[in-house]
Amino acid sequence: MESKDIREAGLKVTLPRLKILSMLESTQHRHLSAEDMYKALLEDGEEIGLATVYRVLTQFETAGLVSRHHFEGGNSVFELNQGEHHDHILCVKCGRVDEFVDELIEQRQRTIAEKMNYQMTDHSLYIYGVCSTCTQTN
Amino acid sequence: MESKDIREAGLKVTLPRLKILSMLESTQHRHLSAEDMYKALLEDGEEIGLATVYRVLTQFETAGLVSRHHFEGGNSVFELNQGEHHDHILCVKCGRVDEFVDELIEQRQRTIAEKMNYQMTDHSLYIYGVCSTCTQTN
DNA sequence: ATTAATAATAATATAGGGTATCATTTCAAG
DNA sequence: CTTGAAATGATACCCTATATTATTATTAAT
Ligand SMILES: [Mn+2]
Ligand SMILES: [Mn+2]
Ligand SMILES: [Zn+2]
Ligand SMILES: [Zn+2]
Repeated sequence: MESKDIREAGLKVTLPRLKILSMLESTQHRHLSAEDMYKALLEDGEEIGLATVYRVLTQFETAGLVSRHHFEGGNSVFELNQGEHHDHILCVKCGRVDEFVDELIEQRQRTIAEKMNYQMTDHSLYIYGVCSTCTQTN
Repeated sequence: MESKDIREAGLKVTLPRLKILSMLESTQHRHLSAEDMYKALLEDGEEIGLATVYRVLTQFETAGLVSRHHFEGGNSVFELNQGEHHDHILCVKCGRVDEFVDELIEQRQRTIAEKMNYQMTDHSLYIYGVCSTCTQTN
C-alpha cells in the first residue's frame, strides 16, 4: 500500500500520485523520465497533465521517495529510493542503464572531500560506454 | 600563439575564436559558461554574438581543445584541455570549483566497466559539498 | 453524509539554455 | 586583389521544465 508513503511525506493521496508511485514500483523500468511516465499514463487512459508529473516527482524527490539523475544528453530520469545507494553505468548507443555499488570509490570520495576541506553532501558518478549487446551488434 | 591550435583544428582563425581561446587560457577562471564568456566579451567591447560563442565552443570541444562539464543546477561550463584528466569537487553554496586526480578511482572505474561488459568511453564524477570558506562564514 | 478549509490538478503561459536558419561579412588561397 | 568557402550575428525556434491560476478533489471537522 503506497498510500502510506505519500501520507507520510505530508502529501494528499491523489490518483496521479498513486499512479506515478506504482509505475516507479513496477520494476519493469527502474529509470524513467517524466515524459516517459506521462506517455505511459496516457496509454493507460489516465488523463494526467505533464506539469503534474513533474510537480509530483519533484515533491517525491523532496520527500526522499525518489532520486533524480541527470544522465548525459537526455532528460532527467527518476527512480524509486529503495535499497542502498548506487551509481550508474550507461550505454551511449542503446541507452541501457546498469547499476553498481563500489564501496572503495565511495570511501575514496569521502577521503578526497576531507582532504580538500569540503563537507561532502553528495556526489554523482556516471560511467559511459558501449554495452555488450551493442558491441556485438556492430 | 593560439592561432596554431585553431588552424590545426581545421578552423579558420577569426577574432571570436581568438578571443574565446585566450579567455580560456587566462587562468583567472578555468571553468566558464558560454554566457559568462559572452558577457565578459561584451564588457571588453567585443561585439560577439552569443550564438557564436556557443558554436565556437562546440567546435573547440569537437576538436578536443576544450571539455564541457554539466555541473548540477547550472549551465554547462567549459575549460581548456591542458594537463591531465581530472575530476571536480564543487561548493553548493558559493559555486567554487576545485579539481582533483585520483588514479585509484580511475582504475576502479575501468575495472567496473570491464566487469559489466561495457567498453568504457567516458565518465563523469562530481563531488558536491560545502567548502571551507562557506563552512566558517556560516 | 455535509460542509468548509485547504491542497492538488490541468491547462496554459512562461522561462532558460541551447541550436538552426540565413543574409551578410570575413578569411585565406591563388 | 579576387573569389569561393567558411564564419558571423541577428533572430527565430526547440526543448525541458517551472510558474500561474481557475477549477476540482481531498481531508478533517461537524
Ligand atoms: Mn539506479
Ligand atoms: Mn577542471
Ligand atoms: Zn547498448
Ligand atoms: Zn563555498
